[in-house]
Amino acid sequence: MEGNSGGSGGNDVELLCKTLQVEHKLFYFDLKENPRGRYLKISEKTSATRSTIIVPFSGISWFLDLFNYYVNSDDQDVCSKELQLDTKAFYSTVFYFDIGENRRGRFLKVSEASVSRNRSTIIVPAGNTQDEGWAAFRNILAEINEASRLFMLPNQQGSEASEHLVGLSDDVGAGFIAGHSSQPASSSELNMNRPVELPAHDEMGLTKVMRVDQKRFFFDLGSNNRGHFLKISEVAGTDRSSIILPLSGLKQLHETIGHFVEITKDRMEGMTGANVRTVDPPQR
DNA sequence: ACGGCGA
Repeated sequence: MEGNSGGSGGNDVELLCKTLQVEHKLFYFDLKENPRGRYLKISEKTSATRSTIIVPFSGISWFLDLFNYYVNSDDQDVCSKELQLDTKAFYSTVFYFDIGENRRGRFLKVSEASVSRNRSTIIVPAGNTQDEGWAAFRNILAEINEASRLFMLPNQQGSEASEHLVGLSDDVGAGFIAGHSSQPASSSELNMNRPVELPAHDEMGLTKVMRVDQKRFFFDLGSNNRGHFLKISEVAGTDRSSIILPLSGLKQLHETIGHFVEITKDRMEGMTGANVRTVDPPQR
């Protein structure tokens, strides 16, 4: 697959590259973008071998959560986890997280099994000291997770930010499946993570206010440890109601709205002016 | 400096 069509990704834009050395292994983190969306390529390189997994954009915060789980859990408590990500309408990728141990020490095996690629695996040594191995890996994921959110902040670009979001959401929802352990992989055990060194994880990244007649609609981009979401609130008088749309559904929403824009075009003509507008909220 | 995985 060295050709330019399909999966090679050679022409994809590199947004961010990071390198991590753990013992004698080198890990390369490449946040990349192509017209179909963003993804994180993680490569493990030794002098003899190279192995790569591709993490869909929507999976980055899940990887962060999982590494937090393995970093923060007691050795005897950790269990295997599976992370399933539906990346398109018809394909999904499953990542298997398994702990292993041999005379070299403990390691975390992360396997990617997807329809479109052969199964591939990276193995991350636990490391001896606190900032080696899993913790260092986790820290890189945290940096990438933060940085990827900064890409969509409205800096000077104003409304352009919302267009970028559509490209991000090529990847569709995520959910944990219980691993080989008896207990289900409840979200609560993942909420035990204490990412104290991270900036506020659930802070709203972007807000827009839309006025239509007497109503106001707030669009708040947020994220928590379950991923990114768009909160749309309707405020009329003292009543407020909200819907929470996982960012993975944003593209569908966009397409659905596009459908209604299309079929109501005739009636919409001449209505784009005074009573329908979208503004940026005042800075806080 | 390793070496795990799985073919």
